[in-house]
Amino acid sequence: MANISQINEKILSESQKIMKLLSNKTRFQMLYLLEQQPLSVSQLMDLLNMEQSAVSHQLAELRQYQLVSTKRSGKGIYYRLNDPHILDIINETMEHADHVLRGKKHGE
Amino acid sequence: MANISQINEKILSESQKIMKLLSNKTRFQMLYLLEQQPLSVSQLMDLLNMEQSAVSHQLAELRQYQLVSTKRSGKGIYYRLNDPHILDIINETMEHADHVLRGKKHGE
DNA sequence: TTTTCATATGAGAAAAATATCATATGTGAG
DNA sequence: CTCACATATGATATTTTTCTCATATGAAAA
Repeated sequence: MANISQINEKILSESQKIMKLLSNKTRFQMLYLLEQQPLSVSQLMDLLNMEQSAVSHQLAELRQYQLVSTKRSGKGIYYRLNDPHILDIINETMEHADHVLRGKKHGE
Repeated sequence: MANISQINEKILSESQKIMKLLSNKTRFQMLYLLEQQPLSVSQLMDLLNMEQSAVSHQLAELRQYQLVSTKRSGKGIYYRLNDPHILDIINETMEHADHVLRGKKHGE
């Protein structure tokens, strides 16, 4: 019988961290936007229509897990993706979502 | 400038649902285990070392989003994966996790 | 049938994640 | 140096998720 201990605990918990990070709408969108170009905190505020503090807190999470990195330029601090691998997961998920939605259109 | 509205809202929110489901350790493990074989609630209780009610509640989530389906056999109710696509996301995530962990070993 | 076993479910408690508010920090402009 | 602006951060408040407890349901065994 399969046992949970067969799953490498470390891999499992690392996977969890990633999933947790991606499970928040704001963070997911941030990564999606940063895929296209680096953005400052205030740009993200505008794009996401959120308060500065909330944006900074979420960016702090992404930074903590090294999914993004920062660089000051002029007055602002610009965030960029640090981990292109994550995009594979995001894109795969969005593709999946797309399939599900299409599937449901012809009556599921 | 990129705008969040460029992201198809439906796809985004469907993606969120998936990520939310996968972000919970119990549910993630359940899917991982069910990948290998159908399991009854009590088997899952044992494997995950959790209470019956908690297990059932989490299974209900997975059922609601049609990630698993059920079939009675004898006394027990067996759960099986209903959406093999999800596995791609799980596997991709675990691969990623594995890479990250390996990467960190030689000092990141 | 009645009983028993496995599972489901609703309501509320407990825990975790997120947002808000107030304030600190750091950099460039003047 | 002082000010103003952009961002970070700590301490709660709020919201969301998850668990627990009690009880319901439904099939199978007796």
